[in-house]
Amino acid sequence: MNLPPLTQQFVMHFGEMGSRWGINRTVGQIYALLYVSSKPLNADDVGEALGFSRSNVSMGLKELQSWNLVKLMHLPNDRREYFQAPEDVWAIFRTLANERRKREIDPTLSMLRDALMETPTEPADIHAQERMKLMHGFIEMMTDWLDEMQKMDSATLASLMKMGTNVQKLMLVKQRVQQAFTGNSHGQL
Amino acid sequence: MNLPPLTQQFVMHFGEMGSRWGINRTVGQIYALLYVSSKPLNADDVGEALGFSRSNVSMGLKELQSWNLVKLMHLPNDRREYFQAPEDVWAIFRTLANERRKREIDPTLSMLRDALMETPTEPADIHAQERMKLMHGFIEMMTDWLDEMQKMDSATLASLMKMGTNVQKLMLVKQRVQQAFTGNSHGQL
DNA sequence: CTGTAATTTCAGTAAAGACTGAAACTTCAG
DNA sequence: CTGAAGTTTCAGTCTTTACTGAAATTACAG
Repeated sequence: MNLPPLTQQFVMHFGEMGSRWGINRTVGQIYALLYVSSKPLNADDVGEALGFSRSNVSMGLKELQSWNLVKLMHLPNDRREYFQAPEDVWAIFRTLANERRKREIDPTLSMLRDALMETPTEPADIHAQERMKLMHGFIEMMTDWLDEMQKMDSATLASLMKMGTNVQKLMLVKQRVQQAFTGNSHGQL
Repeated sequence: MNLPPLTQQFVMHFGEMGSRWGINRTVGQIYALLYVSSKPLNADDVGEALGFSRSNVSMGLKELQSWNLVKLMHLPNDRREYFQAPEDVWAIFRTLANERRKREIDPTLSMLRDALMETPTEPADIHAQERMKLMHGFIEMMTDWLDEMQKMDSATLASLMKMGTNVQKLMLVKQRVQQAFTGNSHGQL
């Protein structure tokens, strides 16, 4: 491997973090390399840059594609497949949120739904089902909210975030105003 | 293992999901068992219920403690350590968010900070640093926002979430009102 | 203190996951 | 079609992680 120092640092870091992020070293490094690269790379470029076997690169790219984290493209007069990582960090975040949800949350939500439809007999299971109900309600609220957030554009989300807890104050103001005018205290818009 | 059906289903699911969540099967099952249990359990209870060796349970509980996901307690006239999973799903979520951030994000943020302080020479690194700047800015905004959210209580967060995209509408209304009254269009509260 | 119950550590083993090179397959220019 | 370039699959090997049982350590009742 012979990468310029900053790039190398970044790539190595992603390799090390890979295991904590639920991907392997190879995949982490490949993604990092594509992310900082100024032009699309083919599998051989990647393999050479990182010192991985051709087949390992192939598997890594396949996994990145399954995560929708890279886009495949072709260059004129070149049969090889070139890969590129989208640069829009918001888009990346949305993709990651979607994929992680699909893999890490949806199966649990579905298991919980099933469990809540059963009628437990033993006392232990009756209590267990109560707890599952709490978990299910929470996860459902979070995922519904995420769905809503996905509908907003990046700029709106950014300004919402920058408001931080001011959103809370805004809500309070709104409620007070609404109450004063209509007597409705539920805060429905 | 001899657990009532619903509990068993839940525990098994957490075991299977464990690897996707960055914990191992044992840890996942132990947590699930503690979560649905109506009373605190000691290490032997857990080991027997799940068919794990005593030492495996010990390691699993240690890991759960390092995640702050279980609390340790003592029963009167019993020297053994008993474990319990907090029931407040919001608190669990906050804990998870904090721990994951500490493990999965903070190291990257710090690496990026370091990288941004360097002065790259090669063109590839100059471009790479630009990309890192984007990533760093995004992550910082997200973590700052998360910090703000942590300050709110669960009820407030829940009502904010239930508003969904209505928060956006609220912001627009506020801006219009503010503009009409003060001529200030920046939307600062 | 002493002895026993409870817990943790650790070395060895088992299981899972990552990686490679060779072979199989696919694609497309000629 | 044919064959060469490009890509994927796969069996075997290597590496890492999970798990166990025995030994060591800790905690505390008497």
